[in-house]
Amino acid sequence: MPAAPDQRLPMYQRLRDALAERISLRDWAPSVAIPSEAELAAEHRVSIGTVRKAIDLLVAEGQLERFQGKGTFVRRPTFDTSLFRFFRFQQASGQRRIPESSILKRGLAKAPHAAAEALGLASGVSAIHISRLRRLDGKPLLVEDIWLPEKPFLPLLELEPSRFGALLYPLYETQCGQVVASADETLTAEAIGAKDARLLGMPEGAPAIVIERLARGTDRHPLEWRRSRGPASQFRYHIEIR
Amino acid sequence: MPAAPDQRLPMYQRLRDALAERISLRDWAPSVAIPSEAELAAEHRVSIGTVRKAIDLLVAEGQLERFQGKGTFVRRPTFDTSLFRFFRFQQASGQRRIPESSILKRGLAKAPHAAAEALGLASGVSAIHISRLRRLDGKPLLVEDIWLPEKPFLPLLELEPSRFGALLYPLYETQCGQVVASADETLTAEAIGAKDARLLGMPEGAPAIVIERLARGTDRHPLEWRRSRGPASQFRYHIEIR
DNA sequence: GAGTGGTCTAGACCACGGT
DNA sequence: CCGTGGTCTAGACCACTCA
Repeated sequence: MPAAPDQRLPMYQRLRDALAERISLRDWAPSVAIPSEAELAAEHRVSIGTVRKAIDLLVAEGQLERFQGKGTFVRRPTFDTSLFRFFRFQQASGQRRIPESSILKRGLAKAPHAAAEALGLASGVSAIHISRLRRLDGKPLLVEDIWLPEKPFLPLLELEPSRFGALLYPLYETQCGQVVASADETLTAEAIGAKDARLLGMPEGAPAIVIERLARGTDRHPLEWRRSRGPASQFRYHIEIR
Repeated sequence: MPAAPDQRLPMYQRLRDALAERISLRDWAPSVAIPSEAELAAEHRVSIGTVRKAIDLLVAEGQLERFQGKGTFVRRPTFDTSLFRFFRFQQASGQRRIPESSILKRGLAKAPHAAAEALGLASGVSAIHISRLRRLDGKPLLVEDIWLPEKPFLPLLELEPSRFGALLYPLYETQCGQVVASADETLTAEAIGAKDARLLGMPEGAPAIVIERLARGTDRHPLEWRRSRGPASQFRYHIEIR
C-alpha cells in the first residue's frame, strides 16, 4: 500500500507522508506526544525547519495538534465541524449539548442500496441496523438509521440496549476495536414521511433536513453509514466566503 | 480604524495586518504583483522568512495568491465555495455553468426586517429591490430577492433592464464602484410558497432550500443582501470531517 | 531547570515565467 | 538571462509546561 516515496517530491512532503502513515498505523497513542521536532529532524536527517513544515501540513489537515511546551499529539476528530452542529436546539445558550438517545430497533437486516454501496458491501447482504430517536429535554430532534458491517460490529447485537449511551463511537471503540477517524457528510432536504413525522412530532410532508454520514476508520475504510432526519425549521447552516 | 500595532504580537502577525490593510485600501491592483518577498523584507526590516510566514497567512485566508516565477497577487473572491455550487443542475457534466437571469421586478421599496438589519439600515427605510428568476436551459432553478442600500447603488435604477446580465457583481463594480470582497451565507429549508412554487414549477409546499447571502465590500461593510430559493430535490451539500 | 514548541534570522540553491 | 516564489539549512532566542 505505501507507494515508494517519489524522490522528486519535496522533502517535507515525503516526511508528511511518512508521519501520516505512522499515524494511520496507530504507532502513537493520542495521549502521548509524538517525538519532538529535534528528534524527528535527527531521525530523518533533515533540518528542524523541514520537520516543522511537514507537521504544519498535518496540523492543517487536522491529523496532529501542537501544544507549546507539551509536545505534538495525534488528534482525534471532535466532529465539531459536523453539519449536525447547525440544528439549533431551542435554548441555544452557547455550549454544546448531546441529545439523549433511545433505541427503536436493533438487529440484522438487508442493507438498503445506499448503505451497502457506501460501506462497500455486496448488494443484498445483511448488515447490522440500529434505529434510534434522539431528544433534547424530551423534545424529539432527530431520527437516525445506522448501518454497520457485520464483521467487526457483531458484539453490538449482544449488548443490552440499556448499555447503549448517547454516543455510539466510544462503543465502537471499546466493544469492537474500531476507531472513527474521519467522516463524509451530505446534506439534503425532503418532505418528511408519515412515520418519521409521527416520531418527530411534525406534520407529514413538512420539510426535513437529511444528513447522511459515512464514517471511516484510521485507514479510511468505511465503518458506519447513517441517515438522520430532523425538522428543517430548527436548522441553520452558516459559512463565510472569501 | 487601524489600531496601533500591539508590540507584543509576533512580527509576522503585525506584518500580516499591515499587508491586509494595504489590500483593503486597494493599494495594489489584483492584476499586478505586490512587491516581492525580498522587497517587503527590506521595507519592513525583517527577514524573508518572516515575510513568507505573513504571506502564508493571507494566502490561507484567501486574500492573496502566489504564482511561482510570477509573483504574489491580490485575490478576488471566486465564490467557488458558495453554497449555490451544490445545486446540481441536472446535466452535471463537471464544468461550472452560470444560469441565465430574468428580472421580474426592480424598484424602490421598504426593506424587509431581515434585509434592513443585515445591511445596517434603519427599519422602515426604503432600499433598492431586485427580484429575478434564474434558469438553466430554460428550466427554472432559483428565485432571488436582492436588496441594496440606496446610496451607492442608485445608478442601477436607471439602467435598462436588458443591460442586466447574468451576473450582478460586475455591474456593481462598473456602475457603482463597489467591489464585493467577501460574503456570509446561511442555509435553511422551508416549504415553498404558492407564488414561488409557480415560478419554479414545483408543487406548493414542497421543500425548498433557502440561501441568504450578505455580501461585503473590501472594508467588510455590508453591500448587498439576497435571499434565494430553489427546489431541495436538486440540492446536495457535501463536507468532510477530520 | 530541562524540554517542548514558537518566533526569527540570514543565508543557499532550485524551479518556473518571462525577456 | 534575470527575477519571482519554493525548498532547505543551521543556527539563535523566547514562551510555555512540568517536575
